[in-house]
Formats: sequence, structure tokens, C-alpha cells
Amino acid sequence: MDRDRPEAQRRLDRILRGLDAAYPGAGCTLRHGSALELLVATILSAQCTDERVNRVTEELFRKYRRPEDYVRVPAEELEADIRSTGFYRNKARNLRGACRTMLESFGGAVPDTMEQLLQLPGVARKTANVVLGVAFGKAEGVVVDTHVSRVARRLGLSGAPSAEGIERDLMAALPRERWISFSHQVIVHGRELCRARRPLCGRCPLEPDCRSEEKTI
DNA sequence: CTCCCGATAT
DNA sequence: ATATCAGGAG
Repeated sequence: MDRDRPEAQRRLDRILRGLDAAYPGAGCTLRHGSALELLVATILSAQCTDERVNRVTEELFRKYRRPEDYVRVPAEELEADIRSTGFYRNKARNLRGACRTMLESFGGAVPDTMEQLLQLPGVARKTANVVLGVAFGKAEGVVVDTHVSRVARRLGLSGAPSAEGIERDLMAALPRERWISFSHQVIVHGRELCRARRPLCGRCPLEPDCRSEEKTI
């Protein structure tokens, strides 16, 4: 029983090699030109495709350039500007609250530490990990979204029920320098092949190392 | 645990 | 009709 530890380690190594081979250079697909834009896009991306977020932010970022712009307009106006991303009341309130906190506590800048990012309303570990990893090049954790949760479970990399538990398992299993790239690769993989509904296991390069009970042809 | 919520695919 | 989409707060 501690003879299958090396086997699990080799299985993980093959998964990481497979991800590198299949998704070299996978990165953030949320369009952004600054840390503020990335933070906004990531908050908007909750239960919404990144494709739609990018469509909305194309106009949004022309109108809202600084934290002041989100606070200045009436709440209803920002809600209308992001409506098609869903959850638009919560998202508008969070965007305005996050911008207000940045103005009041962080000099109007997007903070670059986990502790400060978590003080922003609408920001928990998933969003903070995206901003830290992509905008600031800091790997404080593993981004665990709906895709990473599903793929990690199917691959047998974590059986934890919560995103926090999955993140702990992945942080323990993966070398730190892989934390960021792993998330981006798995998100693309989950979107294109290891889909929620009808996974394309027949085309999956990781299939030999997958422990999923819900495989399809 | 529930609620928030529009858009799209099946 | 129903499931799902780069979640987070109460």
C-alpha cells in the first residue's frame, strides 16, 4: 500500500506530460489589458462562458477604465452593461464594492496579495488565484473552477467535495511551478474534450490514466 | 444549503 | 424542458 505511491506519482507525471503535449502554451482566455480588466472579467465569468464575457467586456472596457468609473455610474447602468453575463445584480454590486475597496484601502490599484484580494467583495480563492497568477505572475494556489473540479475528479486527482479541498489536493500533488499552467491546460481540456455532458473520451490523450466511471466511447 | 440569472446546446 | 457555463455570499 505504500508500493502504489510511486505508481500514483508516475500516473500524475504521465497526465502532466499529456497536458503539455496536448495544450502547449495554454493560457488565460479572458481578454484583458490590465490587472483591473482581468479582475473585472474574472468576476463576470462566474457561471458564464468566457466567450460571452469577452463579448461584453469589449464594450465595457471602453466605458469603464478606472475603479472610479464603476463607482460613479448608477448601479442600474452598470447592471445593464453586464446583464447578458447573468447574476448581473450580484456582479454589479461586487464590481462596485471591489472598486470602492480598492479606492479606499489600496490606493485605487488591484492588490497583488492573496490576503488583500480576498478582502474584495465577489473575490474568493478562485478569482484571486487567476489575478495573482495571470496579472502578477504569482502562484499562491491552483485555480479551481467548474472545469478543474470536474476533470480532477474524473482523473482521480481529488475526491474532495469542495473547491477548497480540491485545491489543497492539487497543491499537494503538483509542483508549484505547474500550479498556474495546470489550471489553464485543464480548463481548455475540460472545455473541449472532458466536457460536463458528453465527454469525448475517444479523443482524450489522458484516457489511459483516467479513472473516471463516466467514460463514453 | 440556497440564491443569484442570462445564453446556449442538447 | 433541462443542463451547463473560468463562483461567491448569506
